[in-house]
Formats: sequence, C-alpha cells, structure tokens
Amino acid sequence: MPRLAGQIDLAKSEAILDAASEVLAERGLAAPIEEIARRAGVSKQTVYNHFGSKTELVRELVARRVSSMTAPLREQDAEAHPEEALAAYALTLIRVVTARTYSLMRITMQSAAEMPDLAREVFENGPKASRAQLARFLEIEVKAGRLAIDDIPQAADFFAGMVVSHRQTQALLGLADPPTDEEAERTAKAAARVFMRAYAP
Amino acid sequence: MPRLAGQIDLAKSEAILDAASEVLAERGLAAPIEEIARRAGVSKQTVYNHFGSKTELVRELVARRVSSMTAPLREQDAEAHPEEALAAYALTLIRVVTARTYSLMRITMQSAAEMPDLAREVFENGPKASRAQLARFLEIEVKAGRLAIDDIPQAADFFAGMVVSHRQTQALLGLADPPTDEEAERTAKAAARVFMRAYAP
DNA sequence: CGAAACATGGACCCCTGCGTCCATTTTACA
DNA sequence: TGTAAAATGGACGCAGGGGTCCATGTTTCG
Repeated sequence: MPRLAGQIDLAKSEAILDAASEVLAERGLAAPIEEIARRAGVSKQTVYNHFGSKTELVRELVARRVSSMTAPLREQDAEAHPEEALAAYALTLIRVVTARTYSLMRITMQSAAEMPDLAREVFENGPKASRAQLARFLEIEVKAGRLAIDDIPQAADFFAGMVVSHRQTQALLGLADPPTDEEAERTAKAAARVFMRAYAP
Repeated sequence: MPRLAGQIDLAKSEAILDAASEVLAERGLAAPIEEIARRAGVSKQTVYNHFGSKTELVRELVARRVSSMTAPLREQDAEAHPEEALAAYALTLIRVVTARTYSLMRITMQSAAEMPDLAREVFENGPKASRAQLARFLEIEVKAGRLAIDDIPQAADFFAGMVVSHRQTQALLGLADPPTDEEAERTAKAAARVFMRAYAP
C-alpha cells in the first residue's frame, strides 16, 4: 500500500520552515520560493506539496513560531523576590526582541496589509500573551502586599515598554547587534529596580 | 530664456511626495509608481524627472518627513512643572506613534535590508534625536534637584518606552486605531506620575 | 513669437517571481 | 518485488511593475 495522502514527510516540512525562516530573515518577504527550496535541499514543487502557496507557507511559519518564541516569557519563577523575578523577565524579553528569530515580527509587519488576521494572531499570541502573564504575576505581588498598583495591565505595559523600548525599534530597523550579556543584565536590573521604586507600597 | 535646469516645479515635487506617502501607507513598498503618479495628478515620467528612481523617491520621502514628524517632541516647555512637562511629552509621543504618518517607519523597516543607511538616518533623526531632547530636559531637572537620576539616557529610554510600548507594536502591525484623546491623556499622565515616583529625589 | 525646458500618455522592453505541468526517478510499504 | 505516492528538475505561462522612449502638448521667458 502506498503512503496515505497527508502522510507527507514531516521532517521535510520542518526543513522547509527552517529554510524559510532563514531566507526571509535575510531577504524579507521578497525572498523567492526557489531559494527557500534550494536551502531546504528540496525541490520547488515539494514546497508546493507541503504548503499550498507562499502565503500559506509564511502563515504557517509565523504562526508556528510565535508562541515558542515567547514561551520563555511565560515561565515565571514564583519563588524569587519580585525584583529578581522582574529582572529575569526583563532579561528574557530583551533576548527575545533582539534574537534573530524576531525578524519574523518584521515579516509579519510587511504582510500585515495582505494578512491582517495573521498580524492579529501574532499580536495576541506574542506580545499580548506575554504581558498578560506578567500582569498575573504582578497581581499576585499586589495581593501579597509587596506592590501597590492601581492599573495592573497598564503597569505591565509600562514595564515591558521600559525594557524593550529602543531596542525593539533598532532590531526592526536592522541596526545594532544584540546586546552583550552584561548590557542586557544591566538594563534588566535597572528596569526592575526603577519599577519597584515606582510601585512600592 | 527657458527655465533653468533644476528649477523644476516644486509644488509638483510636493504633490508627488504627498501621494507617495498615502499610497505607500496603504499598499506598502510594493505600491506601483504609476499609482503614485496618478494620485499626484502627474505622469509617470514626471515622477522620474523629479526623483531618479523609486528608491530615491522613498529615500527622499522618508528622510524629509522624519524630522518634521518628531519635531513637536523637541519643543519642550521648560516652564511647566516636571510632571506636567513629561505628560505633555508623552502625549505628543503617543500621537506621533499612532499617526498615519508613522507608516513611514514601517516602510523604512521594509527597506532596511536594501537601504541600511536610510534606516540609520531615520533612527538618528527620529527616535534617537527626540530621546536626546528628553534627556536634556531630565538633566535640567536633576540639576535643579527635582529628580534623582543616575543614568539619564537610560531613564529617558525607560520613559519613552513606557509611553509607547504596546502601541507602537500595534501601530506597526496595522492593528488598533489611534487612541481617543482621553485614553492618550490617561496613559500620558499615568506614565508621568509613575516616572516621577520612581525618580523622586 | 520662438526656443528651450518640462509634462503628458501610451507603447515598449525586461526582469523577477508565483504557480503549474510533466516526464522521470526515488521512496515506502504490502 | 511491484505499485502507488511523493520528489525531482526543468520548462513554461503569466502577471506585475521598474524604467525608457518618443511624439505631442504646454509652460515660461527673453
């Protein structure tokens, strides 16, 4: 019996997605499918067998990566002292935003006009989800009396914004390399300290 | 005597740039030049007479608008109390980031791979310049003893980040409409208040 | 008026890249 | 080992869009 329809080689799907991730990061949405196929060690037709069109390929790629990209942000260490926990969150956030994978955000922005639903999905599962997690953490701290916050979602926004700020813009503009570990840590700690002072009970 | 070379109709140049601004905002970098020409009430050839190529047109457009876009951010009211001044700055920043013109930032990000120099120019004259201005303001306040800040540029980054945060991401993804005046003002004031508390002497 | 520069619009070339087709080969499994 | 599905690669059609050319207006100013 032949392989059932749909039982397409999953390893190949992954190879294609990996290649797409690379090529799109380098050349943007304009990257030709043939290049992706070549880099995946696969024929163009095979790409079309796995994903129906370029649009679908991009959609799959982005959708599949967003959550995994921000996943570390959702592992909150409830044991640590608030300031340390915040610093840890900040550090992870800096890493996410300056990672090479973050070019997927740029890709999404480029396709936002043609695929607004994808943009929304990315936003919900990426920035928004991770901030919601931060808000949950803050709420616990507030209830424990270690922080005094009126508008918790707003405070979460403030904190994430502080941390990311300039760096996100630079990353999206393709300027500036990822910060060194010391730099990142310095910023993360400073942000946590400032935040704690601002929202001290 | 004929019109001197270079004495091309400046009003037409402006019309072309305006049209380009519109069309690019709607359709992204992929927008065809013929559409820009049509919308400017001008022939395609004329576009090429004024700007040599599409790349040059985009370059001109972006470069010419960045400074003017962030100009309001550089008019700091030294009279007001620090918290009010900060709130005013924040409000302007929110407006800039959520304005339709901000799509130029998206355009720049799209072209960043092909025109890294343009990206750099935008960054220097836009975000960086406006933050430097904010830093100068903070320095005055520190010297006057109304604020206590170690790392002034970092504090400026933090503040701008707080204010912009989510909104910038959403704007770049083409989600969310500009906030209402009340919303914007609420965020601006809250950010200023939080900042003052964090950096109180 | 007349000449020089610019503007018009429409045709045109060319390149890139998406998506398809197909004859051939490889793979997987009964 | 036979057979059907999947992969290969190379050719192809097709569309969009950049950039040029040109014959014909149109403006400006001496």
